[in-house]
Amino acid sequence: MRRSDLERSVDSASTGAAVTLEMVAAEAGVSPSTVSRILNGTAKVRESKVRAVEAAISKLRFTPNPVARSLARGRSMSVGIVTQSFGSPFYGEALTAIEQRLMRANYAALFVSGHYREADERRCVDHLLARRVEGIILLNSCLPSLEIVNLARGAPLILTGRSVTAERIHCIDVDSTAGASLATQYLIDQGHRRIAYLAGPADHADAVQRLNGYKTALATARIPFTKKLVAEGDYTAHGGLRGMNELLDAQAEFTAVFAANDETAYGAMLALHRRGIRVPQQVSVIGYDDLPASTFMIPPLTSVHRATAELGEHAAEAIIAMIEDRPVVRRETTPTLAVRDSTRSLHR
Amino acid sequence: MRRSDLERSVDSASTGAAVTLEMVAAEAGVSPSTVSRILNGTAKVRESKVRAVEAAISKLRFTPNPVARSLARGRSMSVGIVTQSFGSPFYGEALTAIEQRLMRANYAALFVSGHYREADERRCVDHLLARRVEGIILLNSCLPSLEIVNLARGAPLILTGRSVTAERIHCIDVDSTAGASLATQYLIDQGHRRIAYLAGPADHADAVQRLNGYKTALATARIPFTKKLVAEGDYTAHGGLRGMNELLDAQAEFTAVFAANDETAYGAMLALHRRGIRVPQQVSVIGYDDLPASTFMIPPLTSVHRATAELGEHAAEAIIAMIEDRPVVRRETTPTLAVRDSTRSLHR
DNA sequence: GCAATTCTTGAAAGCGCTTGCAGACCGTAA
DNA sequence: TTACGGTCTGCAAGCGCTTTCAAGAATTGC
Repeated sequence: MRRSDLERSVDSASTGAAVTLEMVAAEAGVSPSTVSRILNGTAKVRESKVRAVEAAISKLRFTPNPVARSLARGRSMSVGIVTQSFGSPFYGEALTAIEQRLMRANYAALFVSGHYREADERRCVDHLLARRVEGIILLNSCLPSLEIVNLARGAPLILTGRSVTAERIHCIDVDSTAGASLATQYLIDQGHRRIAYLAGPADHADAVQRLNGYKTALATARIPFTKKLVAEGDYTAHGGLRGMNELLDAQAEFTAVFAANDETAYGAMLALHRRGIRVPQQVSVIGYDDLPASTFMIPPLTSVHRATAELGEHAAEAIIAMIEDRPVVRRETTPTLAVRDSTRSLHR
Repeated sequence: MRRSDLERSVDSASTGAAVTLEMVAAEAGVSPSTVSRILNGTAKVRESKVRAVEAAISKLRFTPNPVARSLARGRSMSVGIVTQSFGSPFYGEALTAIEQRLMRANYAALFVSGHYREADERRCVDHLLARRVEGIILLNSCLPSLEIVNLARGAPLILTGRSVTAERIHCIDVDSTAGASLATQYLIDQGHRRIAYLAGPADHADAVQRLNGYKTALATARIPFTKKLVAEGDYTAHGGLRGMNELLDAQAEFTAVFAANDETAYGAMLALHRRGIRVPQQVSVIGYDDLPASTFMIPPLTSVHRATAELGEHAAEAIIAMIEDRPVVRRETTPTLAVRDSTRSLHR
């Protein structure tokens, strides 16, 4: 015996944590198997025993030990979620939804953050795998595709924001192309023709998609694409500030800017403000992601909205389905535009 | 045998996950105990065996199963963190720091969010306890003190943003009073005397502290406190907007506003903007928390900065110390002021 | 070279739960 | 009454690891 009985009883008295199924069985006068069966509903048990066991359970305040359970069942009942940043309000909503959904299905959620760094992300994933998660949700992973495919042999995977086709991998495509098109198209509809673009980092899958969406919309409207109107940011406000300054310093002429994400737009707006250029009077600004803060920017920012909570819930549902070997229901969400005060029409 | 050997070998071949310590022992020609001892450094083992075992481990790509380990050791090696919202950039930094620190000490972090709702938080805590976490970090909990004291019998607790004195509870006081004083004092130093205050929800412990800090600074400067200059918000931008509108509608006269947190300040600035009141020319605004976005507000927001990453790291360190029964090192962090463009001096 | 120590190491029990197996029990048909 | 099928329920093994205990190996001292 590793721990003395005295110790045991003391801490069961004080913490109520050390109650075991066996104790419940003894209290109820049945065998442990019976208790287990009642707990799991794995077999029919005589009504009188069920009642006795339930009484014992609530008397002893028993909660089954998930660790022992996991070991016995050979299932950890946990899934790993690799996010890029806890702070980002964008991920925040998704994380909340994921957590809720998983908890509801009795899975534990292990969140780790990769900080958009390949090495960090790799470490995170290894950590999760070592913890024996049964599935992993990768939110906008920046790992190479080949590695992701390999990973899928260790656990089923859900990917958002990129698409990798392989066994045990399910991608939830956020279709940034469509959203970027939508935003650009909106500006065009408002009469803008010289539309600048503040891009995301070129090595980001969805940054590329967004750039493509921008180009597509221009092409559709027969507006030539010029590199002069594009500056590369890094998805941060700081990058947006710098990008906008570059554009301005290069004397680029434009009546509207489409920023690859809201944070970039914040930086851009600040740069414009500093130069005394008024938004939206002189330049319209549109963002992407529709962060909560965007509603309260000055002026409130028009932005492409995506249903992140739904995305998170869907991701959670998908990983559960894969773990439990059920077909994954595909659910598409299309981005919409939250029109606010940072854009104006050139018509009339 | 629950799973067939075939199944076993198949998935060990494909996933490499089912390698057990016993297999390593067989491969290395030693007993499981020896492998365990090498893994844990719990006893001296002959050099030649160590090498054989290490070779076997890397050949088989063995990772000890944490579930089995937890069960055998009677320790879950996990700590629960109750945050209020994943999305909040304020918590974000702290969470990241907590995660890092815990991972470094080989603890798993279980994050759950309470959404500032007592019932949700209670559910979260129960969930964590059921998962047998060895300690819990409560970030700005809104649970009643009595309940928290009870909780501490289940697991050691770290609390931030409030103070409850009891066995197995350690509070990391963020001392909002001092920060609020600091901000108010700063405005006073800049020559402001009519300073409005946009409060946080009155039932929030730290909102009360902030209000007190505001009052203290006023008192020190012998400026009478007037209720007319105070509006209650709810720590959201929306609340700030509403609060500011109330103040404005009530014809309150002020040259500066201190908002209980940055989000409140965002809302307030928007309200001012909508009425054509310029910040900081006509009204100075100061916030609290120094969110990342504040740097890019228009104008960039002056705010009370608190070292949240450090706070998180400290919290993690403290809970580890408590779990491992070591004394908790108290570390104080004092808030500082990040002065930006939303405030101006009335002197000269 | 032999006894007395000190090191190493393996066998086995145990962590708390699940589950295959088989015996006990019950009702029913013959 | 006996036999038979079906229903409950307990026993015991096992999940993968840790750890106690005691035996065997190696070392030391004389």
